[in-house]
Amino acid sequence: MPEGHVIHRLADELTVAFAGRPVRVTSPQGRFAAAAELLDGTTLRAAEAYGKHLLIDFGSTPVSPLEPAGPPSPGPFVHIHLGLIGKLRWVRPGPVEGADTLRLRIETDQHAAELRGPQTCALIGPDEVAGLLAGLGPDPLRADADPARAWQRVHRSGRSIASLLMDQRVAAGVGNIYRAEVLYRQRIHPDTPGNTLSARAWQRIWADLVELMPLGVRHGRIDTVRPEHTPEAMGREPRVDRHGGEVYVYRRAGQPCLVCGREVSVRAFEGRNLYWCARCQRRR
DNA sequence: ATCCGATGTCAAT
DNA sequence: TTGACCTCGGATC
Repeated sequence: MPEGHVIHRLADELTVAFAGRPVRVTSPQGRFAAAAELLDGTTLRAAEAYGKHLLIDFGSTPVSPLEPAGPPSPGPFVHIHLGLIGKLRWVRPGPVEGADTLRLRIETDQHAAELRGPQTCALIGPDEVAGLLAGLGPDPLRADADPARAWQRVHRSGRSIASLLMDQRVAAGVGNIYRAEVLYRQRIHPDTPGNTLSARAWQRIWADLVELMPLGVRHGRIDTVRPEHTPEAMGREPRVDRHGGEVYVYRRAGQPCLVCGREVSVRAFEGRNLYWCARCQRRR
């Protein structure tokens, strides 16, 4: 489920539903029970996303209306990383179903959010938060992101841009879909080594992520096709798989490229499927 | 009924 | 590079 856009969307939703309110916190499955008990009944301050990491702030320091940025909260924080299969879903408040897999439930009388299958769900303090953030590259979904920090790593690395884009120390929040789609849209071959990429090419990649990822947050799905290649514009069937969005190459192996007609390529790369169009994305 | 893969990451080999 | 982890929906028998 999760590239950065999903996490940012969830952070926004959690903040809207719960910020400033006392919440019930439980771990029906039991694997987060001790922490849940500690937090149960306390007030949720806010939720924030950094790349694919979700931090739910249970700090009791009120947010100053005069200084929204304010001093850093001392927490505690619930640190959630969904991993490949984790899900955080909204359900109707009421009796719990599927308790055996329900790691964490946060609810009021109005709203209930359920976390299942996360890679990480842990109670952490400010030092751990600082350490976590220090290990992340700039996040295209955050206003304070500095793409030059990413470029610094990219242009000094002999690793391929496909590998670098998936490295959360380089850029936080990009996953397998955005990687494939941004490289396709910028017509960059995935095997291009970082140290042969032009600064301009990196700027185009970054600018495209900054354009695409907020759309993903807003729509709750990843759409990357330009207006002239949409199903309506081309008279083709819209995509129906559960990943949702309209894309150029991700999971389209063997199907014709929407621009040139060549069969979209796929190969296993660093344990994931890498998709690209061998005609539109020239090696150079 | 069972299998497989998935928008991810880490440790072990 | 592979395996482990955690869950679930779609495909396949």
